[in-house]
Amino acid sequence: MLPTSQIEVRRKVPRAVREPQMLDAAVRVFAQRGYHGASMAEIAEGAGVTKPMVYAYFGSKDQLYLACIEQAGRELRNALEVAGEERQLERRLWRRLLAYFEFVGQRRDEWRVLNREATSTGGPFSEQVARARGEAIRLVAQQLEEAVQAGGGTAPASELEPLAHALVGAGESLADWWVDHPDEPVEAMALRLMNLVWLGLGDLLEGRLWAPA
Amino acid sequence: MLPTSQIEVRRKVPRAVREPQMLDAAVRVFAQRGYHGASMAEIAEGAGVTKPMVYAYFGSKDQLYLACIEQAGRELRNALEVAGEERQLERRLWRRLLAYFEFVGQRRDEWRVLNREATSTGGPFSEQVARARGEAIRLVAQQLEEAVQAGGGTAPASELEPLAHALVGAGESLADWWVDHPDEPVEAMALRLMNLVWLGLGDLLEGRLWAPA
Amino acid sequence: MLPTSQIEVRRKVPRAVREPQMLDAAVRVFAQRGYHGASMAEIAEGAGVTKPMVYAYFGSKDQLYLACIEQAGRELRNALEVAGEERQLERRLWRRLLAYFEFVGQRRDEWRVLNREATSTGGPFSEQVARARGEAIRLVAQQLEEAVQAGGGTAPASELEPLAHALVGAGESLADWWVDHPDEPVEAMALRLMNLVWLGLGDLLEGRLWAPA
Amino acid sequence: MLPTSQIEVRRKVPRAVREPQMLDAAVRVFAQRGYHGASMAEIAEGAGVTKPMVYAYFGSKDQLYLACIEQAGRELRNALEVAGEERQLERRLWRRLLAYFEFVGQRRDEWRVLNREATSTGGPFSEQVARARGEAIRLVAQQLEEAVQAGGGTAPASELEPLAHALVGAGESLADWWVDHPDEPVEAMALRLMNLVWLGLGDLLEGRLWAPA
DNA sequence: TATGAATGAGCCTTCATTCAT
DNA sequence: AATGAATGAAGGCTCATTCAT
Repeated sequence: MLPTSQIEVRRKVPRAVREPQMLDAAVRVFAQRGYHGASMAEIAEGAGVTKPMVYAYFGSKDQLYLACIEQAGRELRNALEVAGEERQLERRLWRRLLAYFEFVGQRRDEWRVLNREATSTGGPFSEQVARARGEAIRLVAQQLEEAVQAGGGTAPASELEPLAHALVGAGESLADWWVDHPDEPVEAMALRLMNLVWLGLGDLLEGRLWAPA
Repeated sequence: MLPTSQIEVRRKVPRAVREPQMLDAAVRVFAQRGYHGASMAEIAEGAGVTKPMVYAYFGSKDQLYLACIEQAGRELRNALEVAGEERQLERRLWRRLLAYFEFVGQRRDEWRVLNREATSTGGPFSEQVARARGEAIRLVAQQLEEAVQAGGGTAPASELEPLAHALVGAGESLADWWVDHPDEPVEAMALRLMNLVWLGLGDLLEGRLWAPA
Repeated sequence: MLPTSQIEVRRKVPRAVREPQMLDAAVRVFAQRGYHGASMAEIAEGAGVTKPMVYAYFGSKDQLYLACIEQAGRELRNALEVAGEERQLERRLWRRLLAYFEFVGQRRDEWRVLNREATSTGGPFSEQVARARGEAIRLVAQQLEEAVQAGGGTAPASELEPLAHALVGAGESLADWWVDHPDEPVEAMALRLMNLVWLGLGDLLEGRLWAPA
Repeated sequence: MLPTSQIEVRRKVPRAVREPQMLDAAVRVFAQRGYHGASMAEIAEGAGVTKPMVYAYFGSKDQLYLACIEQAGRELRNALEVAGEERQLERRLWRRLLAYFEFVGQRRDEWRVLNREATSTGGPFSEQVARARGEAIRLVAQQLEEAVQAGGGTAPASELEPLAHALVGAGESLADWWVDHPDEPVEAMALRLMNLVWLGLGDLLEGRLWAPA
């Protein structure tokens, strides 16, 4: 057994180092067990400390959970923003889908914390989670509106919001499927969603509607 | 002692009556609070009985939760099966979407239990929830396959599964949106999804694919 | 070792029996350790049960403490009321002092809970304790007022309140001394206070005042 | 780096300065929250230092509490001693009462620490508190004995101790009342107690006793 | 069939106290 | 002289679960 000095549990680590460690552990545990199922003890252990340290740095379970959500949201937002610099509409959408799946693929835990228990189990923070999700959806809706205007589409504006919901849901669900098919490359995932969105959107935005006979 | 039979909480109620009462209460509470947040005490109270009765009938919290999921799944399946009797493909899809949104609209609690904490919180039952969800998705995939064959489509079969995932996710997300817009009629909801599915699918199934430049 | 069946810990005792047992234990522990020093575990153990039972019956530590104070206050009030039926003023005062010391002597713990931490350590209930103490003092003040009127005294009414405070304080302190001198009979204690009160009062009520030279 | 010496919290402050600061903070917190309710963290913060400093200077919470009691006792003793230089008995008593109320009025916190939780919460220091209180009472008893001897009184010596207890209790309770009536001047407070003591004592010391019919 | 009484285990939180710098 | 980092131990409270009636 070689000494695995890198993993070794260090003592008296400065806050700037410990705090992220704790956040990471928290994200991991919250993602796996959900808010109620997660225990502060497990989180602390996962960070290599005892509970009082977690409380010293984050105050309470609620605040820790909030910190997780906020971090996850911030990171997703960053990823999408970078992808949003693309000028052309079609390419921008493609870049964003790529960024989204990259985020989901690399930070699976963060993404879980962000989406798990979203509207449910009403804690004092489900509000916060819902807001983060809402932001994403609004971003999509706005993107759709630009597409409509650019393409001279005839789709009524009021329809963009539910459409955005549907697309986001499709993306999340695809991401879930990805978890069980880890060999799929990012591009394949983004491509799938892009196809559904772009081709399907094509008809809609041009005013072609389906109607029951 | 005058008989006050109307108000009085009935005792010695036969099993066939008590069990559904409990299941209803359980669905309600699980839907509102999530698995971990729900307490057996609240469920018992909601059913007008004491905790030992709940245990006598369902054995444990896990088993009770399972019973809820199973019932919800069964009911959704029934609704969809009835809708599946339609012969023509396009109409069958439309009927099924209608049935789905009718189920969601009328039994919101059941639907919540079915979708909440779906893949997460890895308990001994997330497996069961996943299975119920998997069935729905497989149904959709199968439907898609029929569509491909009927239309002489060129879409590869391996793509149908992820596509089904995306569509189911879109449906769930739309249903979520519906919760905040309760005035929307069922048909409008089903129509939205049908448009996305059918028109979007049109291109896909005919082999038209989008590809990055 | 003879079996001490009477002390034996009984199981499944009805609430009407358990609740007072718990209250007794609580009074004992609160009296000995003070509110903050008392632990629910020790109280539960003292009552021969586990903590959840205490919570089932009293809800929280605060409420349990309140229940103790209320019971103690009620019992002291009862004792004093019975003693207040005496017609003649002087005898009534004497009877009340006797009753007071009897209460203190027999229910030392209750009395401690009532007087300990009275104005201090401000919990959400120090208010309640203060009120109980305030009642006693007001009773004394009222008694004094009757004495003034009956005796045609000239003492200003505004002085009665602080005087009552002083007398109550004297009584409590004497009761404290009694704890270390348990052989003293009740009458001797009451007599001591009576002497201070009645003789000292004599001059005051007749308008004889001391003044610095 | 511009010097901001006035606002900046000073470091490397000599022991002679830091220790009283800590003691003051401790007295304040103990007075407000009681022994158990006070936290070392709050005390440290109140003194503008960190907890390890408090431990370095006082060793433990118990010892710190003791130090507070001792300081308070010392200060009260000093005040009373100065007042005891008066030759004539009556005037000496008057001066002492004045000094007592001056102490209570000016150092309310110290006085609280001295009287709060006095005999209760049986920690390792209630002993110490009791001793401080005992000293005060003995002082009063001794004063009473001198009065008896000077006046040729007939009161038995064994009665002086409980009497002293009663008087001290009356004083404390009056002081409590004062807290809620802060506009009262010191002299008025001392006068009230002096009246009760001196006039009431008059009869007692001259052998006039009340007895139940 | 139905329940009041009871508990073991666990969770969130806090606190007095110490170590390494 | 002083501190940020860290912890063992305990306390209040809740919950799933069972027993005796």
